[in-house]
Amino acid sequence: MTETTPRQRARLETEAQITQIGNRMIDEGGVAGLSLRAIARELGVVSSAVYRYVKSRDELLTILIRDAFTQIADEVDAALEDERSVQALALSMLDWSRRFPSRWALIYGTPVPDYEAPRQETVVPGTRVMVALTQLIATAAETVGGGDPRNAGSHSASRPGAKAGSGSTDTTTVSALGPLRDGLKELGIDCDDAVILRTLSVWVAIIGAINGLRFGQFGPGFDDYEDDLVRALIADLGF
Amino acid sequence: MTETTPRQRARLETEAQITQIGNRMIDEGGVAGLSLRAIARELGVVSSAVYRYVKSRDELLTILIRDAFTQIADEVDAALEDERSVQALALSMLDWSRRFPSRWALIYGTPVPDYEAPRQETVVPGTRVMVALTQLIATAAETVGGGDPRNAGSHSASRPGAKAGSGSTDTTTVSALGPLRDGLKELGIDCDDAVILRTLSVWVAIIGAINGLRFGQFGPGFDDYEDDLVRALIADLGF
DNA sequence: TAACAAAAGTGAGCACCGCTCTTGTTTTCT
DNA sequence: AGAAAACAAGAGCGGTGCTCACTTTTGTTA
Repeated sequence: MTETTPRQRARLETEAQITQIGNRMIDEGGVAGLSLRAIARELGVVSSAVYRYVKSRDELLTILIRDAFTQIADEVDAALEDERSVQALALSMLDWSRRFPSRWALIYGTPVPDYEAPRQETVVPGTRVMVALTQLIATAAETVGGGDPRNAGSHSASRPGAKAGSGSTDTTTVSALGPLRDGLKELGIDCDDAVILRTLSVWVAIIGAINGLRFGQFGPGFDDYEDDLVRALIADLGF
Repeated sequence: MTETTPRQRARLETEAQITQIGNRMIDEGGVAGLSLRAIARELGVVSSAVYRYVKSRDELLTILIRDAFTQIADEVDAALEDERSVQALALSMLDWSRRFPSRWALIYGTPVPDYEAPRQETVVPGTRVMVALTQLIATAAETVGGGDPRNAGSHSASRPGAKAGSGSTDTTTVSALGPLRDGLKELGIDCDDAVILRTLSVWVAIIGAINGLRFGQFGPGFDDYEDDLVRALIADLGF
């Protein structure tokens, strides 16, 4: 059953070719280098023909974004099988970003103008890595903090510049983390607010660091120290 | 002396007009919305005439990037005059990003393809905020750590998932921070490696968090909690 | 004041882009 | 075999950055 006619086969093949060429174009020229006309040219077909397979450039972009999310998540998962640690997660992300800088920019850089990825299509692959990090930090909190994961992995003990009466840590935290907590719950994950906050801290630091490296915002000269830098960062964050 | 001829005056005025329109276009349509032809149209002039005032679209982009860096740095400086704290710095950055999301994307998002801002033109304004943060954290380390700023503001004491023999904290840290240390020295700032690392941690977290909020990477529902979220984050980082 | 040179503005044109629409061809299904 | 669906072609619309030869304006200088 479900016999694939040659027609369907050809169609799938062409679609695969298009996404493949699209991926290569992004790798070579960033998101700006993605041109349906150029793809048509490479396919040896007139430009309008491509629109039989893809509704618009944005639709192709959505596909490539989803693919990129899946790729990095697969790699991170593989890395975590060797060593379940925050450091391993961060380093595998860094490694992927180094090999596919344009794809990294595609998913963690500035969103494409006048276009937002349909959440229905991209949330699941797009959150896999963050979910993995959450679970990593949740288990880390358990094994350390014992019965009270509240302060496990947290180090708000010694904070130099904090004013005493600020009162922003415990009360308001709850509501601010609401959307994230809800999002995790939708994915079937239910964990403590302290874990969520801690995860968020580490997450934004990782993304920020890799973005800084990839986008050259720290200046030049880091080529040989990227891994060391991220390692030091993760360590400074307490992992 | 230095008399400004009407000719020069007109030229400067037109240049100012161009950057002003350019800024507005970016605000409205992101970096993709910046069109020299549209600027010419708005100026009531033929498209090629704009090239008398600006060499290329990229050059205009450089100007707008430098401006944006200066603007946010000015705002952060003003905020720090009221309250010298990491939180105030982060919140003023967040506020600026909220008012000028496209400009934020311009300077902290994906760099424009096939174009890198001439460092000579952008480093100084582009590093002002980070320098301010460095000094903030340096003084915080002094007032707390006393004679030894090494562990001040640092909390690598309790790190759950860290393996003992990792050895990545002290030895490799030095070389990995080299480029940053050099960059700071060029700007006349000389501080401890611990301070640099701590600054980097906080910096990437702030940038990562604001990027996440601005680019919608955390999902929807944060509109009313942005400040609280950043406050919680800064607190979690120990400030 | 008249002549001149520099600066500013013009308009056509090149090569690209995304996308649409009409026409013709080919394949598949009934 | 004929109808229907899928595919490809080609022209065309409006947009982009940028160049080049040319004219007009402007300020200075002889």
